Amino acid sequence: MRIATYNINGIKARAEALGAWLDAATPDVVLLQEIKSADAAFPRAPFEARGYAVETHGQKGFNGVAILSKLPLADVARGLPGDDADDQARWIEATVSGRRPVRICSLYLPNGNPAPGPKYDYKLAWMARMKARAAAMLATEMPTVLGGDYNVIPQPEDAARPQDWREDALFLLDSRAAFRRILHLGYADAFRLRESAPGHYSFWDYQAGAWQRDNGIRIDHLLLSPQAADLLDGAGIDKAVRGWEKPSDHVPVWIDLDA
DNA sequence: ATGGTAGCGGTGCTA
Repeated sequence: MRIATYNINGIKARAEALGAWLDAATPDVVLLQEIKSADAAFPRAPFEARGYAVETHGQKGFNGVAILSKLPLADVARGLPGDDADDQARWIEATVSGRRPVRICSLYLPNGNPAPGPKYDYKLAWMARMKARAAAMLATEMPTVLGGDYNVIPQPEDAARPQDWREDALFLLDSRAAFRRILHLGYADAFRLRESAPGHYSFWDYQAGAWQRDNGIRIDHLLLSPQAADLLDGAGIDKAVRGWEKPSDHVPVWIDLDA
């Protein structure tokens, strides 16, 4: 089972490019972020025509997450528990039925800039809520994959120019510590199980020629429960997609699971 | 220190 996470930065602007990537990469499951669309406005037809089930948790204009799957989806749940007043669409879960069931989640973690400030407070509070939900999912002992745009640069090796990010919410120590607290529950960063070298990125800003200079950061992650890590057959980043016409500023990150 | 680009939606916000 191939599972990818991809911050698409607007599904209406990217539907054609996403279809081309699906045809080339043939993932079984795609975890999308920043669809920037309400559920009713999501262009489902090109994906359903390719055999994907489509489950969305959208919002008009901003945020929004979705799951595409060629395998059956069940027990879909929308929203991160822990704050009834939070109306931002950043979390969707489902169970995918491969040769064995896998619980999957598409998450769009808050950016948090400018920091300090209310947006950074929201980011850290959201990460504390995510830790609670991640712990509850671990307790089920089902193979679990938490994939998405984490808006966290875990280590200096995950940025081409780490000094430029020292004051940024993506790299502040409190953000990185909150990310590590989730790992310490028992999750593993799938990409780092397979690749220890620096210089692998998943995002290049549209501005200042970041792509041309390879000035990137690695912020899109697939976290695996122990039961999922035991099934890991491979992981990678589809960097070439950033060079396509009208690309997202993120590229797909993928894993292969023996499931 | 600033401004550089993109998507959504129809203005300014978010990133």
